[in-house]
Formats: sequence, structure tokens, C-alpha cells
Amino acid sequence: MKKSTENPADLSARIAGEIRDAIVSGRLIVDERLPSEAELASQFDVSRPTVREALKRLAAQSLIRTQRGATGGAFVNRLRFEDAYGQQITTSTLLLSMNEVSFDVACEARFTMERACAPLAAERRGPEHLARMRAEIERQQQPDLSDEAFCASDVAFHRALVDAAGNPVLSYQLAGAVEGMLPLMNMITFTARSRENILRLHGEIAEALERRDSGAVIEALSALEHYTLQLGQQVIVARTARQG
Amino acid sequence: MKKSTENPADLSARIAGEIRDAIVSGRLIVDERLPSEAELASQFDVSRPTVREALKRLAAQSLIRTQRGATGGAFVNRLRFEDAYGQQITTSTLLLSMNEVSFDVACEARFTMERACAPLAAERRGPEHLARMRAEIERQQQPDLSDEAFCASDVAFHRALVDAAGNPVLSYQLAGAVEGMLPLMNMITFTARSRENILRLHGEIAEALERRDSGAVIEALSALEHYTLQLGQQVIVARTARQG
DNA sequence: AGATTTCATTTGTCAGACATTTAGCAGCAC
DNA sequence: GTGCTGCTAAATGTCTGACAAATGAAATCT
Repeated sequence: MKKSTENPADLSARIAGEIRDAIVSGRLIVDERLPSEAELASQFDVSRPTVREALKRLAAQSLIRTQRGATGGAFVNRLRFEDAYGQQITTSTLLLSMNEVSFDVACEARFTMERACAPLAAERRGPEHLARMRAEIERQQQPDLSDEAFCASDVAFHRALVDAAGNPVLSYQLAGAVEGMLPLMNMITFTARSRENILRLHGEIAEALERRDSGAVIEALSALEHYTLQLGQQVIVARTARQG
Repeated sequence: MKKSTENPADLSARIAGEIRDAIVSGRLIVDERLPSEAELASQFDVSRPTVREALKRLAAQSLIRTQRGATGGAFVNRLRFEDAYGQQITTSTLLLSMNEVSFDVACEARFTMERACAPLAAERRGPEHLARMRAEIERQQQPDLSDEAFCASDVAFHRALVDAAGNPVLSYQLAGAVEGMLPLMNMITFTARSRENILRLHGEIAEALERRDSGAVIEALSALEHYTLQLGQQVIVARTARQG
């Protein structure tokens, strides 16, 4: 009952773990101030640099924030979605880029979840969501758009679709799944023809959402999944050829 | 173009950011060894403790691992799902427990994603998944089971369902959504009657999955969502009453 | 009373040292 | 030559002590 994690870890990791447990279990509540570094050092019977390493670990996970000065110190951070987004995206990106996950699997997961959002989005979408989607469609029509900008706009489009579901947890999960695929998507060369195909499907999605026709949204998303998979295959082939 | 993050941050945060960018962008590849702490200190023109704080930040995100000894050092870590799970669960748990997300919203997100797994699971489920689910159902029937153990078994049951979809990214996302709700679920007092209801639905899910009837799985999951929401409401009421 | 100064507290950073771990090499015995 | 032993060097882990910078609050002056 004394130490939650296994023994032979680094001191700073152990201390970070103990404080993390205290936060997650609720023994330390939001905005509560932790003891000063010197006090923690004496409590855990270690030096201040060791305590600092532990605190930096927690700061990296956005569990605490620090403040300098007389009334400063380390405070339990109220985890915000923006903070969680960043970590989620970093993690997803790495899982993909390190080949731990294939493009196909990531693609399937992404569109599976996105389709799951369709019924909610069809029910709850507001005019602002339609406007955002239409704006991105318009941008995607500009012929002098770079491939990277096209990808970014594509992400924004799907982001609007997911946000229309009105559930921040879904938005958060999808952010990782969609933006994590960005690096690979950015390797795709979008021909005029492929842009045309994508644009047509985006248009269908927007229209279906306006009609609150979730079935049509799902259908268009499935078509888009199939097409994205095709485009992704080309990148995979090119990449493995270069590596081999 | 020189520094990706804003200027007035801590040195250790800036250094961690630069190394993180190098990893995410692929300039540092998996299992590559970073320069020693002393070399990094001289490269960034800071002291070794500062470098160490930066490295601990990265270690907290499982981006690097360190090894002591002659050929030791910091190595770019191949991010594994197990590592990602832990962080995902911690993050989800905190988002919920800090009231940043309501139980209803989390519940909706969870079951929405879980239903999305149903078609894949119905198609790909193997005997081992059915066996795991049946084992958990059996455990849940034991009348002397504590509420916490019942919850844990419930999580394991749904975990098996999601794993049956055969997509590790979905498993990863759902792990956060489901296990993040555990602390709140653990506050529920499961009466004999509520256990009976849940067990019946679990049985329906397992049977439907065996028949590869995704429609029936989705139906049972929706019923379970509705019932979970009811149980959750009681907890919310109790909690706000205690706080107010 | 209000403005200014001083001060104590706390985090941020640095320098240097020692402990510990670990791989590789040299040397010795067989 | 082979195999074991011990040494050595390199690297991380930890400690001590110190100073810099920020910041709020108390003390002081006008």
C-alpha cells in the first residue's frame, strides 16, 4: 500500500508516480498548491533536483503548472481539452509514423469513428458547422492550393463534421485519429482528378448533413474511406520502395 | 522558423520541445541514440540539470527511454500501445473527474464509439473473444462480488468486445473512454436488480456477437447505454448533494 | 491614505562532485 | 587458444550549494 509502482525505478519516476496517483485519485484537487520543492525534497528525503525532475514529468503531462515568485509553486492543473489535444495528436502521430500502426488500420479506425459521429451530427448540426464546411470546400476548389494546404483544409472540414456532433470527447478522440494521419496524408500528391473526387464527396457530406440525412453522410464517408485508402496505398508503395 | 514554440518558456521546456519536434518530424528515428547529457548541455549551452529536466519531460511521454552504463544514454523510444494506453487513461480520467466533462457526455461518446465497433467485431470476432466475454459474464454472476470487482469485470467484458473488432487503434481509443469512466462507475452501488439487468444485456451482446448479428449487438449496447446513464444519474445526484 | 521601497519566498539555472551501472578490454590461468 | 577475472571508461542517477529572477506582501515614506 506504500508504493503503487514497482520498486526499482528511478527516484524521480517514483515520486512523480506518487504525486500522479494523488492527483488522479483526488487526494490533490484542482488548483491546490503542492508543497514547495524544498519541502517535497525533505518529505521524500531526496534532493531538490530530483524533485524537480519529478515535477517536470508531471508538467509534461499537463497535470501541474508552476508559477514563480513569492506565492508561486506547483499547482494541480485543471486539464483542458486543448492540452489533451496536443498530447493525443503527438501520440497518434508517433504510433503511425513508427509503423506500429499501418495506414490501413488507422484509416479504418478514423472513418469508423467518424461514421459513428454522423447520426449525432445530423441531429445537432448548427448553421455554423455547415458554414465552416462550406468554407473549406470553397478553399479546396482553388486550383493553386498546395497539397499541404489542401490536407490542412481537409482536416478542418472533417473537424467541423465531428464538432457538429456536439460531443467534445468525440472531438478530442477524433482529433488524434485525424491529425495523427496528417504526416502520411501530406506525402500524398493530390492530382486535379483526385481533388475533384474528394471535393464531390465533401459536397455530398455537407448536403446530406444539411438535410439531416445521416445515412447519406455515412455512405459518403464510406466512399471517402475507400478512396483515401487507395491514395494511401500509393504512398505506402512509394515509401517502402524508397526504404527497400 | 527557428523555434517552433513561443520564446518566453522555460529552458527545459524549450529544449524538450525541440527534441520532440525532431522525433515527431522524423529527424530522429526509432532507437537512435541522442547525444549524452553532457553533449546536449554543451550544444544547447545550458547546464546538465536543465538538460535532464528536458529529458524527463520526454520520458514522461514515453518518447525516449534511458539506459545507464557505458553504452547507455537516451534513445528514441518506439511508442508501444501499452505506453499509449496508460497516458490515454490518465488523461481521460482527469478530464472526467475534474468535471470538465459530464458523465452524460462521456457515456454518449463511449457507447457511440463502442457501437461503431460492433460491425467489425461481428465480422472478425474469434472464439477467444467469445470465451473472454463468457468468462466475465460468469464472474459477474457471482453474488458475493464487490461493486469494484463487478466494475472491473464489466470493463474487461467491453474490452473483449472492442478487441474483437481487430483494430488496435480503436482498442486504444476505447480504453481511454471506458477506463476513464471507471472512477465514476466505481461510485455506483450495484443492486442485485441492476446487476441482473446488466447481465442480461451482456448475455444478449455475447449471443449476438456469436451469431455475427451486428444489429442486435448495437441494439443491446444502446439499451445498456440508456441503463448506464440512469445509474450514473444517481451518482451525479449524490455527488452534487454532498458537495452542495 | 496612497505610493514606493524593501524583503522574504519560491522557482529557474548553474557548477561541480560522487555513486552506480554497464560494456568492453586487458591480463592471467589453464 | 580459451575462458574467466578484474580494471577502466563512459554514461546516467543523485547530491550539495549557490546564485538569478520573479513576485507578492509587508514595511516605510510622502
